Amino acid sequence: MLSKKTKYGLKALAYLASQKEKAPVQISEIAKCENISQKFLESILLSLRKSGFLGSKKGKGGGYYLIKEPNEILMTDVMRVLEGPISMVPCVSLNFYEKCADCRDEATCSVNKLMLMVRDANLEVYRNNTLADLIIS
Amino acid sequence: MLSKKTKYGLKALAYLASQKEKAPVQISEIAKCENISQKFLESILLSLRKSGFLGSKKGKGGGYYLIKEPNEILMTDVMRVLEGPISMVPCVSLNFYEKCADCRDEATCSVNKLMLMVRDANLEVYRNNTLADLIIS
DNA sequence: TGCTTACTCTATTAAATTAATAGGATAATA
DNA sequence: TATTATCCTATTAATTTAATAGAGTAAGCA
Repeated sequence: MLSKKTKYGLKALAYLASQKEKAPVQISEIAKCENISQKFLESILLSLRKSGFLGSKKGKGGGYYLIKEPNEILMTDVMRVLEGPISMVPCVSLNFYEKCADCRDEATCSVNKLMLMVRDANLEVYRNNTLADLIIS
Repeated sequence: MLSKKTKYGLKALAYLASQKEKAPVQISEIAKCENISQKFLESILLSLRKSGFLGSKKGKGGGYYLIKEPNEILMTDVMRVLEGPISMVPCVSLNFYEKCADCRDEATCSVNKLMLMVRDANLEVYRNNTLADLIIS
């Protein structure tokens, strides 16, 4: 299941991407329009800023804004920041690899084999989509 | 992340599928060979039996065995029983559909659009693989 | 300068889910 | 009828996720 954090983060990014003006947008506006707990959204936007997707401005007229163009923002990068590893098990993860404690041999592990295929299928989707591709109206 | 339940369930199914004999295999044997808590595995195998993948026999010489041939067991079906919905959000689920409480309009929702693609990519993998395809040695 | 605004940061709590354990009941075999 | 191994319910422990609280900091403006 997709975490609320990721869901809210994606919605916020899409909201910012669909702005005509590039002026900063306040957290409160996004929270209201997308039905998100404002405090929770605060922490999500903060982590998106720290990972280089968003810029921010304090004080009156402040808020968050996209640093890059929507078509330059790959979903692989967004998902890794919001949701964590794209792989469903650490033993097939490109960026977060870890050996399974209980597993004898990856080469003959059926879970490993299946999850490798799943990982590649997901990567294919995330790599071929940018934030711009998700904006509809 | 893949739950331990699913991981253990898949390993147990693969273990049974790789048996030469079709004789019942005891829980304790599978638990030992695959490094799984026996009690936890008990409940997993029970649910696999109740969903029609396994048969069981009580008493001496008893245990679990596959009811169908490994190449007849689709991963879509296995995953839905062990892990639940294949979709990452209910609003794109084929078998467990639910409308998002917070979402105005699915047709213009960017999360919906992305997760629809992810669902299809995953389905493609699970539909094209049977238990037999996961057995390596 | 001082007031207002809006992001920043840390800490805590609540809720939900997952994982594991315990122990007795039931059925099959010899 | 003793033994073996699954069946079933209930409970607890551990982990993760979601939400909340409140004080701190920087920017803008009169």
